[in-house]
Amino acid sequence: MRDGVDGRAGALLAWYDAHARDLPWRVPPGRADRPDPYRVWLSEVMLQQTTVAAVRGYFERFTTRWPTVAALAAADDADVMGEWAGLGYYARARNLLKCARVVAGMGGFPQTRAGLQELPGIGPYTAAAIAAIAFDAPEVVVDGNVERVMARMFRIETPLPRAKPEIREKAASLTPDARPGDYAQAVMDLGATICTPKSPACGICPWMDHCRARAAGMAAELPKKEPKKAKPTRYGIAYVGRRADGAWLLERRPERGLLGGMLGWPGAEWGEVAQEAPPAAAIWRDIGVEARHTFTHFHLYLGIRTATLPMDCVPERGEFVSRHDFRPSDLPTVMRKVFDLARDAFETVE
DNA sequence: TATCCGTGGCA
DNA sequence: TTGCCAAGGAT
Repeated sequence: MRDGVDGRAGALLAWYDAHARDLPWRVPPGRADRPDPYRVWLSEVMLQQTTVAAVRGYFERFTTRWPTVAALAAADDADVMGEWAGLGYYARARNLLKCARVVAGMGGFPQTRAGLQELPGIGPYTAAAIAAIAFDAPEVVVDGNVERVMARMFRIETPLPRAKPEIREKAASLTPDARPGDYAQAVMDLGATICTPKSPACGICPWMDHCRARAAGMAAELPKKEPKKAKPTRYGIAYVGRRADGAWLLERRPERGLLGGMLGWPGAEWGEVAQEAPPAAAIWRDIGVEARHTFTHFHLYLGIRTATLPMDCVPERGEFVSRHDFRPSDLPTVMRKVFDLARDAFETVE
């Protein structure tokens, strides 16, 4: 690491002092106090592959309901999963709880990158980011923003992910020893507001005079990426059962795999063809419309069956959740889509 | 190393 | 409508 004597780190920090985004987990630049490690950790996990706009509301709700890592550690699993519903990548929520319980047992967060990276859900990026932002450690923080900015600054035309080692070297060469937390956040703010993936605003960039891609007129073309695979389509059927007293028949999904640990409507595994698998003996009605949803690596068409179940119903799969306890917002998005369509069908019948 | 794992916004 | 993209981690 260097100290930024060439002026680039200093120029970026000066820009950050004037233009830092106001974010609820952040301490504004220039202040001596450090941010709460709990809030830094929570925000960093939520922000993994997720936009600031999507995270804001979740962060506010989590920190209101669980203001400390000890409070979160004591929470019920189902409450945390429900509060995370809709944010995606649900392994993050499961690891969040595991991590909170380890940290609460330790009496606080480790203050080094190596110590942080031992914890569930904290990888190389997040460990470096927490160490730098919360504990002022001089770590090299490399995320998607940094990769994009470095690829442009140094005109790296090797496609990602092959370019990662070279990008890391360049990132390390620019990282200053002073104010590492502010510097890390400054590069991310630069990537989020100026050095954006499409149509970068090079004309107002604090690094415009240092950027080789801009000099070549190709900033928007970098970084290059390997072509992506086409998404296949899968099919399935979801069973939305409502008991006579208004309770809903739901199923907790397995801990591992897609939507792991989340609530969902019973049904057979999704595949190349939809398979009928009613979770209880009843007259199931095809509502005639499908829920469409696209996951990271496949499209899904989900047929929907509804039934009114008797009070003495003993389902083969799933459990009844009372009308009072059921919150549609506890469902992952695809299951929420199914519910919205099924509810319309129930109301149409009645 | 490659694959799996969500979602919503936007061009 | 379709594809792309966002502060990655686990296996």
